[in-house]
Amino acid sequence: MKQFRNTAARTEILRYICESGKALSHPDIQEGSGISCDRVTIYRVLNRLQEEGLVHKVIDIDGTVRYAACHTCGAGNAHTHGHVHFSCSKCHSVTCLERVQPELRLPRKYKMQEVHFIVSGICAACS
Amino acid sequence: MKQFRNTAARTEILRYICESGKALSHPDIQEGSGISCDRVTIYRVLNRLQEEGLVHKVIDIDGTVRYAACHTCGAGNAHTHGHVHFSCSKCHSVTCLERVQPELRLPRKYKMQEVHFIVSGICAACS
DNA sequence: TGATCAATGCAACAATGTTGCAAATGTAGT
DNA sequence: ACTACATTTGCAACATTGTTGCATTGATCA
Repeated sequence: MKQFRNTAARTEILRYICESGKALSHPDIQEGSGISCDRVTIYRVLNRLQEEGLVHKVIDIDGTVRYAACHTCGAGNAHTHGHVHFSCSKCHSVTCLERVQPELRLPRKYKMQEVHFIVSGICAACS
Repeated sequence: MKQFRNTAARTEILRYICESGKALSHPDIQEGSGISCDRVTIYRVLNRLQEEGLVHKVIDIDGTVRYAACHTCGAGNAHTHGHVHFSCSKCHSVTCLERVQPELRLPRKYKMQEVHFIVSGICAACS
């Protein structure tokens, strides 16, 4: 078992994601947060944060990869992010709707493992 | 209004997507279909087919872009693909579940425009 | 404080997608 | 069938996103 270290890059990136309250893309983090480290380091830190269960990956409706802070799941957890993500077509922010639980019935013989639900529209702040 | 032409590349790509019955990625099309044309041409043909309403874009759970044939919507249509897509973790195929309509209630002040639902699991053919 | 192993920076590479431009080709009109 | 012309194609170049190897730096623990 590899153990993670608490480095400056890790601290800053995690803080930035948590404080934003949104799902951030790689460029968001690179340009928005004050940190100055290599592009590659950001990728590696994000992967580690995801392994640790502090952050989860969100794929936006256009395929953009984003990362959001985890509130409902810990490191040991199975990382089931059954909640809905909301992509605002006005301010282009992606947020987690932790409480919304979609209902769904699959046809016979289909076995469901994970769900990835993204709704686009106008968010509360923009409407 | 630009009008589209019926070229060899267009015909072959559309045929291949329709016959497969699945959502195909760019490499799937380039390598799988017998056609030999430039990589760029495939991108452009796919964009045109999408504008025409014959094909729609599906983002897989890992962010891979795929294209599937449209059955429910025509060119003039608003292209609302409210149906669910199913990504099989065994055979890695992505299919449209046209009939499955998820139910969902958003919090106050959120306005829904489009939904992008992908379920991963084991498909009917694999189980 | 020193040993050890994770983390970083750098360079190189791969995959995916876009753009400009000249040449080729499909389509409509005669 | 021929012509004119806009659409499509191929090619080259470029942008973005993500990964890998390797030497160096730095965090953690005894």
